[in-house]
Amino acid sequence: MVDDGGEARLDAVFGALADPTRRAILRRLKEGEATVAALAAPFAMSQPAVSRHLRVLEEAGLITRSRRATARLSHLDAAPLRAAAGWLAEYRDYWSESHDRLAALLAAPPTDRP
Amino acid sequence: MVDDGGEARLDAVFGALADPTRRAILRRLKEGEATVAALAAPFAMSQPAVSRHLRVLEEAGLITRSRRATARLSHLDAAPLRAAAGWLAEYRDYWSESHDRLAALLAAPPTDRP
DNA sequence: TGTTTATATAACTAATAAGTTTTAGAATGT
DNA sequence: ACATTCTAAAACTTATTAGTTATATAAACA
Repeated sequence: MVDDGGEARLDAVFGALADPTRRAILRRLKEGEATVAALAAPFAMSQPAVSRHLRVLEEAGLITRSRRATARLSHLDAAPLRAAAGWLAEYRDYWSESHDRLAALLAAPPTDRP
Repeated sequence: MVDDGGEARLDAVFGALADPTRRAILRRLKEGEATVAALAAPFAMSQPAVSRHLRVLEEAGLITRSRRATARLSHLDAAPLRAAAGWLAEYRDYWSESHDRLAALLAAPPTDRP
């Protein structure tokens, strides 16, 4: 298998985050583990639909799962978000200030020292 | 129009970032503005395909466009990435250390002070 | 004015995604 | 063992996405 530097994982992570339902599920999981039923409750959506969202999150590595009685618990695993944040951080210079000004500065011809 | 707190924008931004071609285009644009042809060159993909990727990036607010002669230049606009990074930052506590340990600590019954 | 250059748009195809309802399965409790 | 509970899987529909080739358009140039 070729090492793509984690690019493939970023596809899955950013893809997972592109859906508001999944982002809401992750937000909920910050409060702690939850059953599928509990996670589905806030949404006007069938249980199988939520199950599929959970599978997407699991495939992106954003949740892990365990059992309690007949229920299945989802747990937040934020590690992949760190990689995503790392990718974004490489653009920090371009948003942290007027980038136009910065670019102009860098592109400017060298000035005479007074 | 209802204010969703920028959630709709996040859909578009994370969705745009989910594609490796588009991430590569953004990376290229850190070096400065570029024509469609220049952006398309590295990819084994037709020019219209790249044009569509650029439209997705534009709709997500990640690039702006201008003209030079018959060519159209794309410019990076990283501002939406700031919002995405802001969303991710709310999960920093959950990745910055073994969250399991942290959670266990918080959930632990108070211990006697020695 | 007509040609060239660079890019966008149109029309199409194939694959993927997100939802539905129905059904199957796995662990618990009686 | 059997019914219950909770969740996953199957089968299907519809919409979106990513790509293709062919064509149209806008600005520059001869």
